[in-house]
Amino acid sequence: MNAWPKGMKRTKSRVAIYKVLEAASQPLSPKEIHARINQGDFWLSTVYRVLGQFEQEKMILRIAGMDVNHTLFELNRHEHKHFAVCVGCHQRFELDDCPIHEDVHVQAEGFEITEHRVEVFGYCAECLERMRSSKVKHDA
Amino acid sequence: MNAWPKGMKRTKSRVAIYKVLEAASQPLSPKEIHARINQGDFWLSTVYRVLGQFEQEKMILRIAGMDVNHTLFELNRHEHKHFAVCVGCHQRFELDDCPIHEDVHVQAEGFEITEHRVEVFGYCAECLERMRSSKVKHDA
DNA sequence: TCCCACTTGCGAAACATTCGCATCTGGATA
DNA sequence: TATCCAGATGCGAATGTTTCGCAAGTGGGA
Repeated sequence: MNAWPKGMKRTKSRVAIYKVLEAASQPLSPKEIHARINQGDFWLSTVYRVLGQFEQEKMILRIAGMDVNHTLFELNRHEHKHFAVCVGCHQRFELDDCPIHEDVHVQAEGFEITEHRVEVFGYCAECLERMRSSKVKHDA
Repeated sequence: MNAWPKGMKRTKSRVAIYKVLEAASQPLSPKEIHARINQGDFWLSTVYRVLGQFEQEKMILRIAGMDVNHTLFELNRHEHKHFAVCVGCHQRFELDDCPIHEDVHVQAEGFEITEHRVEVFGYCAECLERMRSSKVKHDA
């Protein structure tokens, strides 16, 4: 828990939420975060507020899953990474490297790029296998 | 209005919604679509239902804007295109070509890619100009 | 230790989206 | 063309997520 913005108080809820995000291997929804810290007793609205502040301070990243209208958050580990999301099981797998090269060209004179988002969707090996075997059963 | 899936009735609401999407130059939210067709009287829940069906039939595409948790829809013109979105004015500008090449490599044996999403964010020339001039005023 | 600006508890409110069911209607068929 | 019915819509309630308001509580600087 380095990189704590000066001026931000280390309150119980903030520290608890930060720890949950730090320990998570996959991005979490506000509800999941709330569930994971809630041996204590924090309010869901507080979780939202804290996540909002963390996001402003760029401590965390807000991402959209395949199904829009479920927001997820993850710690900003300050790495430039993109992911492949399995449509079957929602697991996320890192891409070896950023597929966007420097030569992106926008059809608008003077557009200044600050950021980009890349997401790849598909099926992981297990889900492919599961689909194949259930298909065999149905066909038989 | 070609490409109408056979088996899908041409009801008033469906036709109206389709026309709105066909005429739109930018993706629209369900509410905007509802507003644009509503010289007649369609129900917002109907708009959602119809959009869901259109999406299933792959007649339209559902996309996430810069602020996640605001869903937008646009007609599927069956072109492979990506966009740069201006963070200032939310206008969308087409990219010259898809920056994703064939060599995407996922760190998961056997992952099968079916789809990808690329979005670039930044500022268009007008917004940059606007920011510059207002900054000058403040600095003065 | 005191103090106060910033946080949180708590619940209500504001949204977006989905669901249920009675009624209606497009379009296949006679 | 008239009839019929599976599927579509009107309508509003329900659900789920996210934000807001305000009184009470608390971290951390003086």
